[in-house]
Amino acid sequence: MNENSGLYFTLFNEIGILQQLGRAQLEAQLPDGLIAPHFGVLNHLIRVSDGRTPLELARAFQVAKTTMSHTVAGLEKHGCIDLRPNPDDRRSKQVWLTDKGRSVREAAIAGLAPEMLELVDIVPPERVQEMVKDLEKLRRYMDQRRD
Amino acid sequence: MNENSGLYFTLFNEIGILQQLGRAQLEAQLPDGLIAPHFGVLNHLIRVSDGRTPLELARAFQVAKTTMSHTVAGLEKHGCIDLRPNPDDRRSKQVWLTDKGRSVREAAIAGLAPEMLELVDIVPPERVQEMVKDLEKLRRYMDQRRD
DNA sequence: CCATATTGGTACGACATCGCACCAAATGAG
DNA sequence: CTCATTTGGTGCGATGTCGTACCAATATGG
Repeated sequence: MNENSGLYFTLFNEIGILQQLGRAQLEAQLPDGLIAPHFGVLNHLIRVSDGRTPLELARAFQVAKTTMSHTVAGLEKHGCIDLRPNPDDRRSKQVWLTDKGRSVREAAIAGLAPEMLELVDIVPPERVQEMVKDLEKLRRYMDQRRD
Repeated sequence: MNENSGLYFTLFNEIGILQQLGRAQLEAQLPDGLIAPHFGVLNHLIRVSDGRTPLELARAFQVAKTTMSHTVAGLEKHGCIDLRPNPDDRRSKQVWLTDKGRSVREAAIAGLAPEMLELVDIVPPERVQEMVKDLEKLRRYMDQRRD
């Protein structure tokens, strides 16, 4: 194996492990019945803005639309979102955050913050800043290569 | 939210997306019926050494032992491993690679290498080297915190 | 306009992952 | 040694994810 490609393999291996560890910590902060993808949607609705359609969400997270349908149904069942008809397209729906949805997200973030701050002593923020920049580059390239 | 913890959130968000993109690319290189966890086990058996028990594998990947049981069964069904009784413990089994298992792993790695090498132009190996070091630090810390 | 293609969403079946209950073998406290 | 506890593995039911098929609404090409 080319030693360079090996390096990038190692990178993805670490990424996989860290993703699993991060997910476990996140889910420890979520109410019973909600898992990482639910949080991901709540977070996305805050970062982008709510009123997104299920299909937009499916694309944003790169999951099958049936999967997003299921995830959104779970959020609705837990009172974290409202599903309303899309006034612009009668096939479609819109996903709106409820107060409970906002507070579930807030609580998870608040619960996680102490553990995140411990990491400052392991890898300093300047380094993380650089890493995030490079990871974003990789992500954008791979994302675009998908099409 | 503390601006530092926000940075680490962003890091884990990128990690999650990249993990998904990497997994999709890996699975595109695997024979029908085999998925990322199967490859992970094959790879682990090479990197560490075969003859590991299912429970050791479950711990290494931090999945439930029932999950590893299922994954190992799939690998056996596809002729990638042999399951033999553990001579040291009659409750237990050992997982041994077959020639097919080795070649499936080789083929996946070879098939992925070109795509990995494209990434050299996006983020150079020196940077990846540093990233891997930092990610390993984070992983080790979070791993140890679990206990 | 109308016929066709495309798009947003759901129903359903296949498989992955997990927790729980259980069993057999190994360990250990007395 | 004996019996309770721990450990390695499996069976089963619940839930998550996905692909396929399908339906209704919308877009499009004549």
